[in-house]
Amino acid sequence: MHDYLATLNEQQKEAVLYTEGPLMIVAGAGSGKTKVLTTRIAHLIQGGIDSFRILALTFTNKAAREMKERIESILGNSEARNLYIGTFHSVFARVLRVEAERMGYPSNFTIYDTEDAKSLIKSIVKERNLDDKVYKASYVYNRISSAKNNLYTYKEYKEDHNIQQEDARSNRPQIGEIFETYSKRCFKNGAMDFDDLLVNTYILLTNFPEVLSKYQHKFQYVMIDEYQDTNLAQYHIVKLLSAMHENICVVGDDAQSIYSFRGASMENIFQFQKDYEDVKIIKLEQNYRSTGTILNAANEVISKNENQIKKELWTDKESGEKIKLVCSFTDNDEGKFVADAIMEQKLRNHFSNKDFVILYRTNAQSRAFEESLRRLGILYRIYGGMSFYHRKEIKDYVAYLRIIVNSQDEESMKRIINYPARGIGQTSLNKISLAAQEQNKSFFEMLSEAASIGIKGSTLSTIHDFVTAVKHFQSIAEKKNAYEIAMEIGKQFGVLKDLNSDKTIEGLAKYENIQELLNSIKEYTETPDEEGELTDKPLGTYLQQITLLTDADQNADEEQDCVKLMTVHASKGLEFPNVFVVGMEENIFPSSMSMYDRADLEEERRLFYVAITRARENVWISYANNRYRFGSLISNDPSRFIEELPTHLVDASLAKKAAFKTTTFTSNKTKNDTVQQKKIPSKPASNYVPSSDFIADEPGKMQAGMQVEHQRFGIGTIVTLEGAIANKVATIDFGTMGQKKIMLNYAKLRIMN
DNA sequence: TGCGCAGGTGTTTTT
DNA sequence: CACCTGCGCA
Repeated sequence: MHDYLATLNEQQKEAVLYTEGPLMIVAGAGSGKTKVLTTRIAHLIQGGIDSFRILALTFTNKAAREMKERIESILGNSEARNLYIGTFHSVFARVLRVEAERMGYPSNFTIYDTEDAKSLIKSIVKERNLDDKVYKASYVYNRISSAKNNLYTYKEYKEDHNIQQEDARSNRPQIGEIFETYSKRCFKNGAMDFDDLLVNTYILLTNFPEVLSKYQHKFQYVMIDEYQDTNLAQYHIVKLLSAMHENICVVGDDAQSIYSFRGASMENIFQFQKDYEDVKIIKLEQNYRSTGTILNAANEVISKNENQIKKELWTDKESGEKIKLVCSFTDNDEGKFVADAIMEQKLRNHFSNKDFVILYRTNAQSRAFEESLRRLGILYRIYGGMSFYHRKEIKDYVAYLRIIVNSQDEESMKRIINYPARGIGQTSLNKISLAAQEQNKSFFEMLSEAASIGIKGSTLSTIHDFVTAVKHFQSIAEKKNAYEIAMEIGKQFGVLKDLNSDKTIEGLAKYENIQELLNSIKEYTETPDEEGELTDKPLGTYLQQITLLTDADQNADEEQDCVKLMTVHASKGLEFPNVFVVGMEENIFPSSMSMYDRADLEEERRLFYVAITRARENVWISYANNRYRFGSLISNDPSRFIEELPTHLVDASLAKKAAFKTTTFTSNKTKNDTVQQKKIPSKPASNYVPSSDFIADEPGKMQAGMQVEHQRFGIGTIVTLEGAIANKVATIDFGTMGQKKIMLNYAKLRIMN
């Protein structure tokens, strides 16, 4: 083992060596906090601390995995595998699996993701005959979620005067009632949502002193990364767990607090200093990541915030290139610019694809960049958005696995009882669901007694067959391994057959996804457990794991040489040589939702700060004058944050040049319209603006058999044309992209010769 | 009961 | 533009 202290600076070293008592590390962006954390843990283990007694909580699964690997490489042995390290959610899901039965939950409880939770809320709103436009599932969910993050039970929620007034004012006085039903229903289903994992951990630790004592003893050292993004529930859990040894070390940066919408509160940082009299505070202020220019620009931006801990981030790196400000005419032009710039940088400065990241405020902004990168043949990968395990076909399959593991789970039961279609309709389901509630039985129990509530004929026998099959799998669930069971379920219930019969491109993709799911289960069953033994692993653990996985956690093709696209949120903790921060416009960044409140706006500014500080060498800040939104063109002013960058650090030549850039127009009606040269107008001159090198042909000219080019799908052949002249739909075969139905009136297609 | 179509509606950010 | 929902028809 090498001398792990040698590469640390004074403050870093101090933080590593200060192991006893409460410690807060205020770590600026790029100041080596992961290095400090991993070295600190390695140092503890090296000093004889039992690795089983160290708890480290991170913000993402990926961060946890990487930390584990780094600790292993410092130590040169496999001690790190014994650490309790992971996200709050995954670590406490693991704890709850052991302890949940004390609270009346099955140890195989199901974890509901946001989609599951919203669908349950939806059905409760429906049952109560409330207007689902007023009681929108997402609104109600957010309301319940933030209550839980602040440790409100439904009872407290209903009794809280302020909350009741808020709900009354928003004309949604029933939210408390929905909250109550929702909580009871989750409990009855043997299910916890994301927030419950924290809330129930808190309840467990406060209501069961013997449990608290057990984990307090166990965790001799507690470390928390990204402390600025913890919420009240997490704060209390951590405080309880570390109360005995008080060897608690938190690492955070108030300037990077960007999750308040999820209940996170920077207050926790200030509170930490009040909670412990003997708290030690170490600031890491040397930045090892970015050039002087980037760092100075970032410092300047964040200094506009009122609410912050003062610190002075510095670097001894050279100043480097100026920040490049880019203005494009439309969002498509912006995409094209970025792709071109990447191409140019690759050729000129020998960068490869993986040296670039495109950061945007919202997931929906990725499209223009996908198109332009694809057109130049640049490999890219989008992080975020829909994770693999959230795809519909995967969730359906997973729902089968869930009910085998936990038959109380009504949501999952409803999801698949008639998939593939077997003739159990909505009417019967409503009947059963209602009866189950009245008789206080689980949905599954009620299914077994369907005859007693007047269900008969073929529906009854289908239900009977279904119940028998489920019971069969439950009975063998203990004996066979997870992969075999999953495989057989697919066969037995006709899921595999159903997917296999769909020969469309989408259908094939779905089938492949299911194969991938099955492979992942197989891999899971074949991976040795923590003691290195190859035991038959329970399906329940697998299911809990995958629900807590996000897209960013998938690292299968991590090493592929791709340009990365992601939201600024998703980029936290990462670094890249070249960063494009795009869509820097009012209403987008800052978001229109966050412009009218100082605290919200400051969070947007911190977000911008996070974006800039991801970069090692180059930053481009880009905005477009016009962009498509809901299918029509809108125009935004450049973001106010651009003005906050010091002008001497910004190269604005690309923004000025764009003002005289030639843009190609084609009119909607007549082809071969004269190409106009224009200065950038502040409002769109035309409703139809294709990217400049692409001239669409008239819809009327399209004929079957023609080769056409589509800006997103590439080159394809028109298979059929259907519909009236005003509303023609073409089926076009784009080869590897599959067959697409395209509305000619909307799509821009160019005829190839 | 199941599928197809027309129309309405929607964009923060995520464990 | 893309998705989802609700409604109408077989």
